[in-house]
This record gives sequence, C-alpha cells and structure tokens, in this order.
Amino acid sequence: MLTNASKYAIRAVLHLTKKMDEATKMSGKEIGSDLDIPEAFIAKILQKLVKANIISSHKGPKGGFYMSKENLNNNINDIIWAVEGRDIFEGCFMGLPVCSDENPCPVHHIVAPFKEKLYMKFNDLTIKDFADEIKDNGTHLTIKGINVKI
Amino acid sequence: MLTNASKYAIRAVLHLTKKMDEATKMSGKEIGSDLDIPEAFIAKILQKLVKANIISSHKGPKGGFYMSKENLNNNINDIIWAVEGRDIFEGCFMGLPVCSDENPCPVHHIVAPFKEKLYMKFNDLTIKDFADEIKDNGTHLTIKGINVKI
DNA sequence: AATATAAAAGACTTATTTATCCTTTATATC
DNA sequence: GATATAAAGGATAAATAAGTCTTTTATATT
Repeated sequence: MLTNASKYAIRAVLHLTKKMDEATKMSGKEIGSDLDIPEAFIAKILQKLVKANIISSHKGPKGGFYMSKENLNNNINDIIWAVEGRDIFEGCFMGLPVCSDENPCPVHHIVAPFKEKLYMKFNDLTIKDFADEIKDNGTHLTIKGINVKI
Repeated sequence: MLTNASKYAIRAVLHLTKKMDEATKMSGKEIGSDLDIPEAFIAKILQKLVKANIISSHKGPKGGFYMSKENLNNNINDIIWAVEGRDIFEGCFMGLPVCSDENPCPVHHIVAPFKEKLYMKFNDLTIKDFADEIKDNGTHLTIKGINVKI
C-alpha cells in the first residue's frame, strides 16, 4: 500500500521530530545511518520533503534537516502525498472496477472501515501528535541499540 | 498490498467459477476481454494458476480454462501465493523494523485486526464460497454491460 | 579569503512489475 | 491426414520503483 520511499519518509520525519528538542539539526547521512536507510536514497526523499514544506533544512557546516514549529503541524497524509503524489486509499482492494457499499467486493466490509480509520488518523493527527504517541509508547523507529527477542 | 497480477488472478478465477455451470470452457482471450485485462498478460497469469492447480485447462478447439471440482476447494490465499510467491500480510504497515503488540507502530492497533480478518477470510473460505457470495450480492467482476452512476 | 561541511540538483544504474510478441504443442473437427 | 483452435513456453519491451554517484551551491568557521 505504501512504497518504501514513503515509509522511509514517515520514519525520517518522526525521527527528526523526536530529536528536535536538542535543537541540533541532523544531516541526511546521520538520518540514513540511524534508520538503516540507504543514505543517497533518503537524501533524495528529504529533498522532496523540504520542497513540500514538510521539513526544513539549512546548508553548510552545522546545517542539516530540522522541524520548524510550522512543520510540526503537518500530518502523515501530507508526507505520503509529497513523496508519492497520489491518494493511496483509492481503488478497490481486490481490483474490482465497481466496488461500493451498494456493490461491495467480497472484502469491502472489512477494507472500507480500515481505510476510514487509517485515513482519519493520517489526516487528523499532526506530526507532533504522532511523535508524542511514539515517545509515550516506546515505539522503536530504528532497530539500533535495542534488544529484541527473536 | 496486492499487485495487479494477483488482483487480475482473483478476478479471473472468480469469473471462471461464476460461468462454470454452463459447462463451457473459457479462452484466455475471452477472460481478458470480459474483465478488461490485457489478453497476453492474463494468459501468462492463467498459465501460472494452472501449474499451481488453482484452475484447469484444456488445449485445442473447444478447449480453454475451467474449474474442476477440486479447484473449487482452493482459497484466495492459494491464488495470491501462486502468483506472488510470498506472504503479503507480513511486515509493519509503516515499515518499522520492530512492530508488535508490545512495540506497536502508531497504526498497529488499526492494521493488526484488519490483517487478521482479511487473512481469515482469504484462508477459511473456498473459491466456491466466494463465488456464491458474489452471486448473492450481485457483485460486478466486470464493468461490461452494467449501468453505473458516476 | 580559504576551507570544510552539508544540502540541492541532476544524471545514471539496477530491480521489479507490467505487458507484448512469437513459436511450439496438443487436440477437436472436417 | 489437413486444418483450425487454444494453451504452453520463451524472449523481449516498457513502465515504475529503488538506489547510486557526481557536481554545484550555500554557509559557518578559521
């Protein structure tokens, strides 16, 4: 449903937001290394995000990427839109040309409420809200430095 | 989540199953035309499905693709597996390296039950069950010959 | 002013998915 | 047996997604 690029983008933005209180900007290199994302690839994605006003950047020494106050008010859908340039929620899950409440595909009653919930969460919560939730829940954006039982 | 190929495959199998009572086999050409799927592409997919015993085929005049009694007992997951060769339900929706009930991503509580429901439906119901449901609900596998309000 | 740092920009490669085309094989019908 | 029909097989092309590399531009620090 989401491409690698937009998954990377979401993680990068949340990671940036998490670190923001330290007032230090992060380089693309650092972000890529922290999140195990190919550095050159995440650099391209970060570039797109800056253009779309999802994140901010500053060139030169001590420069890097950071979240401005305004940036924090964007939502996840803004990120996805900036990276993919299309609505990922449209279209029938099974690919039927006609799929609606009146003419539902066999999984319509499972998929429709799921999309609805997801869309609301991606639209109504700000990046700040997400970052707070992540901090509260102890969610790991990276696998570095944590012990996972496998 | 599903590729075009597996969406096409599911529609083709259900279409075949629907027409099965007429005891007439369907050509790949006919299936492609009925479902608005490129003929050469659906032909390749049908070939895979035959190999995986999801559908049956017969060469020559009056030949074509059809569903045997045994074929009807397969489920949707079998189709997806035959076409994609992997589990489409694995992995975190947001791409987090760690995502579980203990360490949930921000949408884990929305995604997990959705996947669960979908997996069950795709696993517990047979192709026959699906085809019956479609017939009962008047679901359209194709847009041909129906009037849709746009 | 020279230097080092880091993003911006653009060209390029690789992989995967989607789709097309052509030849071969099986088989029903005449 | 000749012919027509339809799937099987294989090779290739086009589109999209994923990832890499090199050069240019801005800027803080010395």
